[in-house]
Amino acid sequence: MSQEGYPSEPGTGERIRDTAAALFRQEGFNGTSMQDLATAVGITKSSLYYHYASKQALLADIIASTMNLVIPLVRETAAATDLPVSGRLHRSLVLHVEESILERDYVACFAEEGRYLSSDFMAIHQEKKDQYERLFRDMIEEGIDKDEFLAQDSALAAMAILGMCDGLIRRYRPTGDRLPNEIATVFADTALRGLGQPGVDRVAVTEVAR
Amino acid sequence: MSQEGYPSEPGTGERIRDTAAALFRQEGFNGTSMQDLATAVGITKSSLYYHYASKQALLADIIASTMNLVIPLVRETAAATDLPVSGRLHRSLVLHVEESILERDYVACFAEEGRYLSSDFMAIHQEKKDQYERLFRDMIEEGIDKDEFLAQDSALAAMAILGMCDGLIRRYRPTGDRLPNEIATVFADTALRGLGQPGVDRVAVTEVAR
DNA sequence: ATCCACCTTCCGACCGTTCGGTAGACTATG
DNA sequence: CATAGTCTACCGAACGGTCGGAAGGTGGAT
Repeated sequence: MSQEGYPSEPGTGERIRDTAAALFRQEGFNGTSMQDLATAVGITKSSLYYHYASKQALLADIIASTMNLVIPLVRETAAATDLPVSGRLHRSLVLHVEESILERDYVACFAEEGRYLSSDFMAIHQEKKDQYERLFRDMIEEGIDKDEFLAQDSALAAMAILGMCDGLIRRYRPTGDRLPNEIATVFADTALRGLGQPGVDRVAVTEVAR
Repeated sequence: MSQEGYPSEPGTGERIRDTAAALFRQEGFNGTSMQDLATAVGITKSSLYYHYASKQALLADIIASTMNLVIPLVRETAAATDLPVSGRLHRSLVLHVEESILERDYVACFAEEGRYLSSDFMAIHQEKKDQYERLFRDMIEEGIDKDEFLAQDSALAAMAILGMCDGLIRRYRPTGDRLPNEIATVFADTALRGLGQPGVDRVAVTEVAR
């Protein structure tokens, strides 16, 4: 995950982080040793500690950078008050899923490995995670209050929908025949149908970005 | 997870397995040491190796017993040809989610820690897992073929729905105010609405331009 | 009834290996 | 000479796993 659009080659710190995210996703945080990581990066284990104070700090950095990328994206979408809440939620979900596919190593670390953070890092992580998920939960709750959705329990609905997206990260294997945006749209459609929109049919589902 | 309805107290082997399932879910397979487990059970580490040949064998046993419990349950339901696919799928999902809650330590190990099995155990695991998930995928596919569902891509739909259930296992914390069966029903409802049932619960999604 | 052989279950001590992490020397660039 | 970045060498602790044997129970043979 490149932080900015530099054309130059990535620095060692960034290469470490990218490689670590990939390894942590594949082998798990506790299944990846610092030696494994060093070998994959092509340096010695000691050199890792010049760039990161500890294995925990490395995981924390991966997770924090994921959140810093994705929270503003959804926050902005969620605040688009000119759209009905179903539209905002749909668009947010497309963004969320798309980003989950494009940056799947990082998002997987956030979703799956965050629980291995030690307590001091955990506090920050938990706060950001709650903050992020509340963006979705609030939209769902608003939709329920305004009778845009059939669903009744916003906590359960949020659990179902966010869990669905989490599951994708774990199960997804890149295949050529589906663009990330297509998959994201299918998922967002499924989620919104799952919430149920009572009353008259609005418009039929349309495909985007063929 | 008791294997049979004996009224007698569980044997050491079973206590080890139950405790291991709980620890593996909470701390992860690679985050739980055999010493941790031995302490939690109240025996020494050496004694574990009388009951289980290796840590891998222990995980494999946990996972296999989960599958042996849950596959027949769903297989029977999926084969109830007197019901429409949507009914069979709904009932299967209720069973799946209910069991996921009641035996959440075991199901979590199956869903989350199975990937840490070494290659020899992995082969068996992967086969059973595919077998189980195919039960759901086949029902979804049948529903799509018979135009009972709006969804078009059975692979994506199965990924979404099974992922949703996986997510519950991870996020669920037992609270008194919802019975497992209630939660399971809400999830199954959400899943089936998500698939879209034309004529039954006609719902359309408003697609927003990006 | 006693003894003995056996089996089950558990334990303390220990094995080699790997773990995350550190200290300090070296090297290249400015 | 100073700094950044990497290296070799090493640390104590923890890891999964092994081994020989102790404790206790069971079932025959005497």
